[in-house]
Amino acid sequence: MNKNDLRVIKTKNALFETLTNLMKEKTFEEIKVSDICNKALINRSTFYAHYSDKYELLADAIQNLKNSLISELKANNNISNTKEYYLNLISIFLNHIENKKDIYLSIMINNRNSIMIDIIYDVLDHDVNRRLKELEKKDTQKVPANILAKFYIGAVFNVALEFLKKDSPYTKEDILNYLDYLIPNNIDM
Amino acid sequence: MNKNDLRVIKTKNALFETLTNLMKEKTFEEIKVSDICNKALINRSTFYAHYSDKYELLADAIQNLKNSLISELKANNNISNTKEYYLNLISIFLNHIENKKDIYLSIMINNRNSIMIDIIYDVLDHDVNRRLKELEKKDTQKVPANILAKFYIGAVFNVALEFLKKDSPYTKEDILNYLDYLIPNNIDM
DNA sequence: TATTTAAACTACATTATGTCCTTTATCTTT
DNA sequence: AAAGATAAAGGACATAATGTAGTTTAAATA
Repeated sequence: MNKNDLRVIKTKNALFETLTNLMKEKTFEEIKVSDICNKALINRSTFYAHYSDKYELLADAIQNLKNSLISELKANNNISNTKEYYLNLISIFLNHIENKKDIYLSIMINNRNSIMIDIIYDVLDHDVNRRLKELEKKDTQKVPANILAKFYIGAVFNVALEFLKKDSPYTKEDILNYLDYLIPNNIDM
Repeated sequence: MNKNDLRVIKTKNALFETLTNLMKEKTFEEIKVSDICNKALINRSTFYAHYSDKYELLADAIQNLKNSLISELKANNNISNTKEYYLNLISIFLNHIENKKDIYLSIMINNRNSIMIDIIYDVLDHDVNRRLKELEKKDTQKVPANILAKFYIGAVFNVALEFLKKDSPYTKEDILNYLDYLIPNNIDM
């Protein structure tokens, strides 16, 4: 199955889009393979030619989102100041979400944040650990570097999630201001 | 259906235990109602007399865990210092997990932390918000009180999760020491 | 335009679900 | 301890969804 074949691309896109649309209405578990196929105007046998079940489709869709976030994060590579790095990380993250609001909202609604957290958290966590390795951060006397990272990634991510909530009163700029205030300047100590 | 009837209690317990055992082997999605019933030696029609599907069973099991954590957290009610409150919160949380290690490990394995996060996060978040209301915390000039709470609950929870990881090198005391160091003393400012 | 290959169509076997009814066993109550 | 109540077991069935296979049709590639 040639993944560059236009027909393949079309069907996969149709499946992705239909899946995210259906997730606006119901839980992933309630969605049947036949539902997706009917709405996407794709034959069910074609579906099974690509994916062995709906979980594989979801995983593929999620991987796409992850990949695009990862590539956006590459812009954040050469920042030496840690606080600045975090603020930039979260700014990229918020932009990413804003641009794909439709998809992320579908995922959030009725899916209890879990998938959301899986998607994003993996990527952010991975990026922070990449940075840790690159800088060869030594552990402070008091706290190992990766624990320090866990602390701030958890904090920052959790605040950022407020932005995603339906009818959130906060703008992207609000969130960034709050974090600017909350993250200490001497975060590396 | 009388929930105090010994027969009811027995079957429900059997279902809970079997479900968590099966989750050591496979994803929740892969587990079929008939799998649970066979292993639990419960007739499938009996299952349906209690729950309309496996999701209801899982929800019930999760609610049990939440309830026990909630009741343990009541001990943390009358602490005025915020930092102390957080440290105590996480200490109770770590003990809770330690005592039910089997169940939580089953949940963690193959379920990508999601359920875990749903279970625990809800309860901790709820507790912090309860405290916020009780203290009638006023917003600081810079950051709303609930954002401040999000920041530290995310931080603290994420560090605590390290303790749950398989083969974690950290003891409960390590985690608490790290947090003691990372949480500022003047957290209310 | 010829060739390749993905998608559509059709049919089928299998599994899991959810419901219903009857019988049996167990718990509660007095 | 016995009677009555009710939960569990057992069996049967209709339905829905899955996953697979083979053939035909349509679309993309080279």
